[in-house]
Amino acid sequence: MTRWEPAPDQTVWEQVYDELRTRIEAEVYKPRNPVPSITQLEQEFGVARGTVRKVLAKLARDGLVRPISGKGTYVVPREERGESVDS
Amino acid sequence: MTRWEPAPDQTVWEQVYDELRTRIEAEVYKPRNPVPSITQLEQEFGVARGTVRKVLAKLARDGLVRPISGKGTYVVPREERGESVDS
DNA sequence: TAAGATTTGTTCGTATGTATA
DNA sequence: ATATACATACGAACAAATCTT
Repeated sequence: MTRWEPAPDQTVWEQVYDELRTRIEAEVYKPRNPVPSITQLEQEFGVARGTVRKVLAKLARDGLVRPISGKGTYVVPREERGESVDS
Repeated sequence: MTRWEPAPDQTVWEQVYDELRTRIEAEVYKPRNPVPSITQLEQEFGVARGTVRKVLAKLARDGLVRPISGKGTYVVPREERGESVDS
């Protein structure tokens, strides 16, 4: 996730998105449990808050997670996922 | 942005940090006593909670204060300060 | 025992500024 | 000009520890 590496064919936020999506689908982050906080994800991936939020916003639009203000961002169980809008 | 604006020399949190550090070193806030609460510092300086916390976190890393959950943030006496890491 | 107040700790939500490609 | 990405800074709510009533 370092910016000084040779031109990646994916942006930083896309790479983080793919990784989190993979973890959710593999249930590394389990249904009804929170994913790590924005601050923790910032530190783990070494990216800025805005970048993490962009990723979480897309995961939320995809119906994979649901953010709850002041509490955390929770993994939505498969059964409860609406039709993905695939934006 | 149509015009160029000069960047401030110091950020808000740096200014508050300098002021609190000065007060501790001048013993306006005395050793083993608590500094004002986060809420009081917010109001005095007119800044947000997150900004105050950023300042207190750095003062703690510097070994000047020690936060105690549910109680307050206490000034560490000089004799008890470890070597400052000077981050 | 219970309830409330105060305080530190943590989290999401939002906006702005700066720099770069 | 637009999108990406960083840092700063605001607000709001939730949570847990401590103390008092």
